[in-house]
Amino acid sequence: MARDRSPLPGLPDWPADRPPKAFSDLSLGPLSDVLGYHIAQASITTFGLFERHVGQPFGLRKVEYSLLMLVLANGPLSPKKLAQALVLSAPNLTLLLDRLQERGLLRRERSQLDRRSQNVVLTDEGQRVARASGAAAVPMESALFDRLSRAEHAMLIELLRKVAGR
Amino acid sequence: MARDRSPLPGLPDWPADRPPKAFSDLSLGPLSDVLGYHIAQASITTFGLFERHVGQPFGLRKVEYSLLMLVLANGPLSPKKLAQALVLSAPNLTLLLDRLQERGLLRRERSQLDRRSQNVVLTDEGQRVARASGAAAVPMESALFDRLSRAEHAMLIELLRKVAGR
DNA sequence: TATTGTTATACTCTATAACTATA
DNA sequence: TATAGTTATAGAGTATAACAATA
Repeated sequence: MARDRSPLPGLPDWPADRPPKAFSDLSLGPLSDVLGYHIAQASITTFGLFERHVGQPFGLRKVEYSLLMLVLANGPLSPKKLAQALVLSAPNLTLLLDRLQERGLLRRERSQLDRRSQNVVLTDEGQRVARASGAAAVPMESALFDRLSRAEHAMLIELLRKVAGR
Repeated sequence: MARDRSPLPGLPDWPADRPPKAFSDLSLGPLSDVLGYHIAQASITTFGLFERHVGQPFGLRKVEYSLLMLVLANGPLSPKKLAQALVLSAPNLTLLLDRLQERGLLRRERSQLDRRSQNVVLTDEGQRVARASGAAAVPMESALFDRLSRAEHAMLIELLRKVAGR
């Protein structure tokens, strides 16, 4: 049978002159089992939520937000540790810190123990923005609860942590 | 108590002069419940797997791979539908198709029914690359099974589909 | 007039190499 | 000699506006 030409699961012998009508009818083929693809698709949703609840209201990008949250939750951190936690190269982190510093959200203090190193410290304004935008995470996640139960939300995060593995 | 100054869950009153030592010890604060953050972290893992199993072996980027899989699984598609399925702007899709066409993986045929429209068709070489790289998805996903059971992998994809909602 | 696709352009994001200052 | 951080720069990814061809 003609299907023998199709060594992969999910690959139909399509009739070349009768393509599906709607893009939502499209078959994913091998993609349907590729985690990375579904992560990319889901991130479109979460990015939209982020923009609406945090990005636009507070003028923050995703990494800027994550950085503020980390310093808020842990106290002063060196750029070195922030770069590791955010999986950012040192030069990119420098530019990121420059922007947030220019906005008056943080300052860099040289460490007294090792004068090569720095401590990234939130200013008062930085504290305010970090706490307010951090609080916005609650309604942001709630917006997902029409697609996902709370238990599914928690389960999803737990599974993603296993994938991230750190 | 001092904790009253901390209106958000997961926000300790950190001792300003005793930051955590290892970055893996860092508290995520509000981030711990933010799905988008965990998606971003997990995508670092899946992107690495993609690069190793598909990106480098076949010289394909993520969107290029997705595009090939869609045309492989559905047959000739118009740029319009591809742009919707891949959530890509029309100009960017044009450049993407240009690259793949230059490599001889696909060609563009004008539709006879509506001469504004086109059909993106895989060349023989494109079919070969698509089938081979599509087959590489199997070992790529298998590489996750030391972090995730097969059931968890399937569950994770199902939950992500709910989040993506399309 | 509306739609498909292209061109031109700019802005963000990310990656690398070379540099400084401290250790 | 090694490490923390910076500067400079280039590449990839993405967004918008203006345009051509067809409907």
